[in-house]
Amino acid sequence: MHPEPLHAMAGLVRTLTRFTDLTQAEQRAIQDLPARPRLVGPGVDIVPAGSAPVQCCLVLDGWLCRYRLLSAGRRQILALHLPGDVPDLQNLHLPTRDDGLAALTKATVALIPHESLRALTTAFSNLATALWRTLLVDAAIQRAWLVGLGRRSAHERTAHLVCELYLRLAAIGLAADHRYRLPLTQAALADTLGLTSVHINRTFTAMREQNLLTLRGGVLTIHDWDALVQAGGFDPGYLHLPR
Amino acid sequence: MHPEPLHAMAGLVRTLTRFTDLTQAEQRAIQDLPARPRLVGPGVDIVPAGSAPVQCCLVLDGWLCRYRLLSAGRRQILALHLPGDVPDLQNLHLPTRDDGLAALTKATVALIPHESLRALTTAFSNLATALWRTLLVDAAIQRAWLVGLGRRSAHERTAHLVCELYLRLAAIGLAADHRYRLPLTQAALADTLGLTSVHINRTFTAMREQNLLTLRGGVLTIHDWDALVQAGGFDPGYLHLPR
DNA sequence: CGCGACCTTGAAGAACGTCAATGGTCGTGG
DNA sequence: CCACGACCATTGACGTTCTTCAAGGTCGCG
Repeated sequence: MHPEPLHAMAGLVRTLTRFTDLTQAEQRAIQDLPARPRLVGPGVDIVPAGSAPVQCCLVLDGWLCRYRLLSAGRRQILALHLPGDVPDLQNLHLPTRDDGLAALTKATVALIPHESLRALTTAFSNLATALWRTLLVDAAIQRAWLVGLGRRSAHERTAHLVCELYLRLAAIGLAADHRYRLPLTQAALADTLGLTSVHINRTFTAMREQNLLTLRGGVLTIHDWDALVQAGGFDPGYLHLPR
Repeated sequence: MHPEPLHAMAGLVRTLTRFTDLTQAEQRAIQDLPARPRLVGPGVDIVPAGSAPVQCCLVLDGWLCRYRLLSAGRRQILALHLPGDVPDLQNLHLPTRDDGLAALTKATVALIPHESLRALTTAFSNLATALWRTLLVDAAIQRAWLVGLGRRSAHERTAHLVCELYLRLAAIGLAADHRYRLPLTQAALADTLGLTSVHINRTFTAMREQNLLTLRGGVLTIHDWDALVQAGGFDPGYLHLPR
């Protein structure tokens, strides 16, 4: 596939250039970060809840999620993380985390020691700012989800998530032509949207019958983008994507 | 204890000392921030959604909330802000906001120009870090709410919020003896918890009958803290309060 | 006294969950 | 190549939670 002029940190560079232009020196400093790559299978816990990690996890490939477990086997997914994301960046500043980080698909991540990142941010305050902004965007997405869980119906919530994922994936070259790979089980989608997998299934079925979208074999196809945006009350501003 | 500086910025100093000890110079720098105080009535919009403010709002007194409006008159409250909080701190780093900021009670706020805050953070990197951490704690609270809206029943959610507010208010001297002023209408509580005011009412009634708590005349009294913690699945770690 | 804002309560219905059974797909091993 | 099992999607019947609608009731305040 790739002609591989792409070093492992290319995704991180792309993420950060969303917020500022990076100088050659800054890009090189990112490339030179010591990356301990790790391949994980679906379902693997990368950072267990309650731990105090000493390294940050950069997603190179695959889908990760942050989640919390409750009694009676309940799970809520707090965030979906795609290549280029640093899901546990906040642990650079607050030691312990209350949520877990797990792979939803086969995935590869790069583990970067906190000290290396700290050295990077003291050397390049521009990068420090850019990293903070990624945290703010994560928080903005979380707010959008909060609104959905609190005040939107299953139908609206699902439409909203499908729209969000399309734009986020398109921004990293993993979606185009109103179509993308959605490698999540309906159970994972349910834990994301605060529903049951049964109801997720019925909702997708209904949306297919309305000719909004199709989900088959892990591929999601949007048939009517405008109608979907409308159905989800979707306004992409919060993603802070270029354009 | 402290000789209690009762200047307007005392609340901000207290908030920040949760995360680091402040030197005399740092405290004085905070006191010297130009504060434009403003008295607002309940329901007043302080920062309308979609605007790009040039100053931050510090809560001196009263309750504020960040919220989003949806079609059909729906509202979701994203955060409750108490004295000492800086609800729109993130606008120091991301220009526009997608949510609104409003007073829920009569309240006084201090408006601090962004440039003054930026000067403060460049002069005292320690304060910059402390301010960032308040944002991370806000995000942690938001995650807890997300879990509640997604996966907890009305009963659990309500218990959880009552516990959270007790600890947050106690930390700023506004709660003690398992009792505090809760000056929110049931409609506001409903918009916080993703329910209807009718159901909020029934939930509180049920909890009173279980001898968990009483809400009367704007005063909430917790009769059985342990049982309430249990009912809400409440674990206070995410608040990052001392002790 | 009367009005507005809020709380309270009942009855009916919609949205979503639970339980359970069936079937599809894919990888693995015989 | 087929059989099997694991995992996931799908569907139906039924239950629960929460909402909606509507009607008082309470309280403070002009």
